[in-house]
Amino acid sequence: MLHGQIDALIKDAIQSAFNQAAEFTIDAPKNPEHGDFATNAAMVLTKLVQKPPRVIAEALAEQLRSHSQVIAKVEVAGPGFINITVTREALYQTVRDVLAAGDRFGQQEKPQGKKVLVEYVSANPTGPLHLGHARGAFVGDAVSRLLQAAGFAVTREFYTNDVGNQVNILARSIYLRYRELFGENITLDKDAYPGAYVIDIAKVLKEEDGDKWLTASEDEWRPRCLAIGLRENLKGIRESLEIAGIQIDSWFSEGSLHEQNRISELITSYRKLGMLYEAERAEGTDEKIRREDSKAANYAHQQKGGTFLRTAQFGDEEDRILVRANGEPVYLAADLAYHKTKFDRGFDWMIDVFGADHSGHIPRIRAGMRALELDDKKLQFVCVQMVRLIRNGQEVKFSKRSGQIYLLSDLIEEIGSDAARFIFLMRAPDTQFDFDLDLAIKQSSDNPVFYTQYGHARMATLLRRAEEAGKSFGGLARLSDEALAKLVLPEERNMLKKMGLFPDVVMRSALSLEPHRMLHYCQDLIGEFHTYFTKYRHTERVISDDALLTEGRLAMVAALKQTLHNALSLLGISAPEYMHAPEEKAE
RNA sequence: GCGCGGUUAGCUCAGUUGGAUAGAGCGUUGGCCUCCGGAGCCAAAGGUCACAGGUUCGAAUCCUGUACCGCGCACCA
Repeated sequence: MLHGQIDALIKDAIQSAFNQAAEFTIDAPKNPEHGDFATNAAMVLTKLVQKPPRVIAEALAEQLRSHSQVIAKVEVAGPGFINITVTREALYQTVRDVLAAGDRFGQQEKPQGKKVLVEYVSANPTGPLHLGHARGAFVGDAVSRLLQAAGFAVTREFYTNDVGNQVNILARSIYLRYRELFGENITLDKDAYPGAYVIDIAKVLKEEDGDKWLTASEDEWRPRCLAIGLRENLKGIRESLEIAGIQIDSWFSEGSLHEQNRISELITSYRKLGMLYEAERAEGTDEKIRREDSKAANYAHQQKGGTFLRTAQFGDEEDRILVRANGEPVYLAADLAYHKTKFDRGFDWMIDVFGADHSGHIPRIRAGMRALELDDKKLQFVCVQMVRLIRNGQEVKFSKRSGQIYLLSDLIEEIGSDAARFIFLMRAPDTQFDFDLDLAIKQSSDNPVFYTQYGHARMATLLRRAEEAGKSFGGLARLSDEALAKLVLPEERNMLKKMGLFPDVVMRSALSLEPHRMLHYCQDLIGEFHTYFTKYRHTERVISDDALLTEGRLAMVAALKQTLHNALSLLGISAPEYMHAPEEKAE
């Protein structure tokens, strides 16, 4: 691709002029006077070469000028920028490249040869997915898709906390609701799950088992309530993910770690490495850390000592307990055992998508892995920040306590999965933002989702119109150089150039784990097209009596449409061929 | 008190990893349909990039400190 070619040429130039290698950037400048591509290579080299940047730039420019089939003009400007203008032929080649690659345009053709695990959602199976899970779910899904396109072998995993306190509380909540269904007056425990879905699960239990648990002891009913609770909740979670278009390849059960003794194995490993000690409390904790206003103080009375892991040696604030005094491992022990399996399973890169409220876990997990002498640089965490939901210009508040939750499935039903995805992915993961429901529903230009999809539909219509007029685009095989040579407008040049940047955008979005870059690219590309389309609607129409010109422009439109389609589908957003006009508002 | 994230136009957010004159959408004001989709486009107004230092050819971007906002700081998961 063009960007890659330029990159290679600059590398060669640096090599042959100075016998060096350097990290430089290639920009597509917004100012057209600065050419199609600009590089800071000369400025980066000043320290290595010990010469003024402009001198270096001139030397590199001289090298670059020899590649006249790709590069038309090279200029040195400002403090030492090298501005490169490419030949029209090179730009025309990207049209052919796009059409030849089709749906695979933008994807890395050669595999990276690396296995990546992306873990996301990992919601407790104690209830349905709600808005709090949505952002992480969409980001995790999009990051996975991007990494796949970048040539990685990706596994998408959901870790299920199917043992422990929370699910026991769920079991108990179900049982209480079950008794209620038989006419009993119940009082929910204060930590019980109040949601209506618990009643639904209780109904299923009643349907399947009748009244057989009414007289049973807790030891008897609990396993059954737990099992049916997990089954029903996981079923609901799967359904929600499916309607949201979020894929999961692998469901990893915390319970399986216990069954396979992974946790006791882990503890043995730590013990052999001398990383454990028995104590009443973590060594070295002082009162400064355990302040009155720290949350820890509120639970001090529950701390009874046990086996500690020396995480403080590896960057954690303090050592963490792994096994309680009664021999029961804590959640962290299972989580560390889980993360160890990621290394055991041979992944080269492991990504956890966390909500901001779990960011506190990161140092512990890293420390736990380093204590096992594993390379924690292979672990990477994407923290998605909180989202405020806005309706009618007001923040919508939720509270689990009162059962006031907004479900992921409700969101999809209300605004559709394309809009939900687009809006969640539009923002950088690590910034908070306001999610405006009214805007998302609006089928108008204020809504970036529709703006972008509309652009795609508009291109599709153009190709349909051409077909109706008997001037349909004949495809790559029949595309002639003469037709492409007709693309001479500055806007056309710009769009061709942007299109050529797409594979680079995919790589950048993937490697930086920032899907929003892709959507900004989409909006940018589509904006160019809308401008072009409107500006020339009277003078330079795509479909005209000039057969060659029409062929060239249709080829460009087909390539643009393909690029936009690929960009959107890489994020799981649909690219419609046709969109219905909104109904006129009756006034 | 400590840790993580944030602070850029009236609002919501970008800013290509340190580059050229800081951008987009919405909102405001004013324009553009004999037309391949006006669901669009063009133009104008709007900025002390939170504040103060520092690093260098060059800082919204990097380092330090301060202020404010969010999240977290449990032997819950």
